[in-house]
Amino acid sequence: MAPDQAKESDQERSGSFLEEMRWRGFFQQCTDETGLADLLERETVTAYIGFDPTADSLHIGSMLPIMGLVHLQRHGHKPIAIAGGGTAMVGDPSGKSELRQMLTLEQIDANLAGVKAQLARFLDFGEPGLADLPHGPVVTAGTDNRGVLLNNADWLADKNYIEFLRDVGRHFSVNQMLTRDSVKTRMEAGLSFIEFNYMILQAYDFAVLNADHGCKLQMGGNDQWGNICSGVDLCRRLNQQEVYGLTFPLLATATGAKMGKTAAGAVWISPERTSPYDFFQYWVNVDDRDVSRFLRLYTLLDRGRIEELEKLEGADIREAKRALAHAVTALVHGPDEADKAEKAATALFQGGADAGTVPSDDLAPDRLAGGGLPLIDALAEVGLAKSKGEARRLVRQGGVKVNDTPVSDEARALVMDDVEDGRIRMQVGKKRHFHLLVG
RNA sequence: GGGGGGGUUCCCGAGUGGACAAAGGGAACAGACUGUAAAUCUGUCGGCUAAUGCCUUCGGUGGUUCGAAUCCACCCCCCCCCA
Repeated sequence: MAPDQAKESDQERSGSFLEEMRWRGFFQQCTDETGLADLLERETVTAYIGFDPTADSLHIGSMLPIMGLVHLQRHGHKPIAIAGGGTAMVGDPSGKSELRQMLTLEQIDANLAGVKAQLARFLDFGEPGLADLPHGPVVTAGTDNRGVLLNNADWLADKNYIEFLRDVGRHFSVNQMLTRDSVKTRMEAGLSFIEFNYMILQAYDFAVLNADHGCKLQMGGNDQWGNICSGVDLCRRLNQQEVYGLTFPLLATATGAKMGKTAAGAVWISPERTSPYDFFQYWVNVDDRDVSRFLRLYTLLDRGRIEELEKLEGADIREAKRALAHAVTALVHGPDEADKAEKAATALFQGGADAGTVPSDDLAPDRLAGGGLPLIDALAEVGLAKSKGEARRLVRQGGVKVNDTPVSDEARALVMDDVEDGRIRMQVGKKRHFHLLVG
């Protein structure tokens, strides 16, 4: 490689954060792009994103903002992740058509614990308790830009109402609040007062972070634009500070579906909710048209590698999908799990022996005794079918295979003779596999 | 507080006493075709059953009827208009 080429790629790597965000497709809107660009140039910028602890795990929808923070930290800036324990008590009306179900404090606490641990896998928080995970954080940062993880309940929960109104409420114009899209879209369906307050609380978060942590940038999904702008305004009024907002596009798949939804529900980061194998498969099965976008958004592969993969056409796109699946799985579950999932997929779809991480369960041998275990029951039991009726239908439609042999008899029962290498392999459709481990 | 409209199966949305497990569309699932892709075509799409059939469902609770998603009473929730 010629010296100047090396220099160029070096520069690219250390190129501007905004540039990379733009190239990767993270950039939707910015409150003041040139102002922000200057700031990022001048100093180590502290930026934050809020995460709602609505479940005890993040899913790949919420992974996008995480990646935003990851890039920020890689560019030497300091990320703050807010687990919104305080705001979760209120409920964000943005992008929702109905009043959100309110969470109890216990639920929120439990969810926070789960989400915290997951965030620590992506960002260097420099906290032994958190970063001390099997694979450690993806990013190694210096001490000056270590991430911080905060719970906004710490400053919201005990806030005195009257005091809050006097200090913060006076800076908000109801007229302006009513013009927010998040509010307007709810004017028909109804918007409770508590939800109406959400944007104030989020703006206050920003102001607190700005005052206490020098935070000058808030990022988030584009549905947060209104809330972010409110925060920028509040920082100016309350702290006389010029701060910035940056939003990411709201992702939909090529077919228009919400990101990360499958028949089985959302695709979760927690291996308990979505197994690494299923996680890997989700990415392999992505629409051709989404591959390039997802490579940029969800992986840390470098620009050259991604552009190489983007050149692939036709059936070769599968190679890009495998690279995508492996990279994202490695990011979330670690390289070992990614390798295992890939091996399992290869075994199932291209023939091979290593089926290690294919979803499976133990089966007591005595259940195969006598008349055996009706296949219909087995399918329903392991979740390959939602009910016995569905299992029956699947068999009728020719969608079920046992040990690679199509089954047409609804009364088929699994017996000892079906056990090969200690397992009975069941398959529904082309892609759903399950192994019963016998003995 | 007064008047009007509405709550149907995963979603949208028909259905005003039996033929309704409920039209149609979407989503989803299976088959064919493919590249573990898309598009297209075919089939399926509450539960149990080999099947006949049985059971559960149309905001909630009671009632009228041989029979109710459909009629009546009360209640809950939502929207609109007036005050």
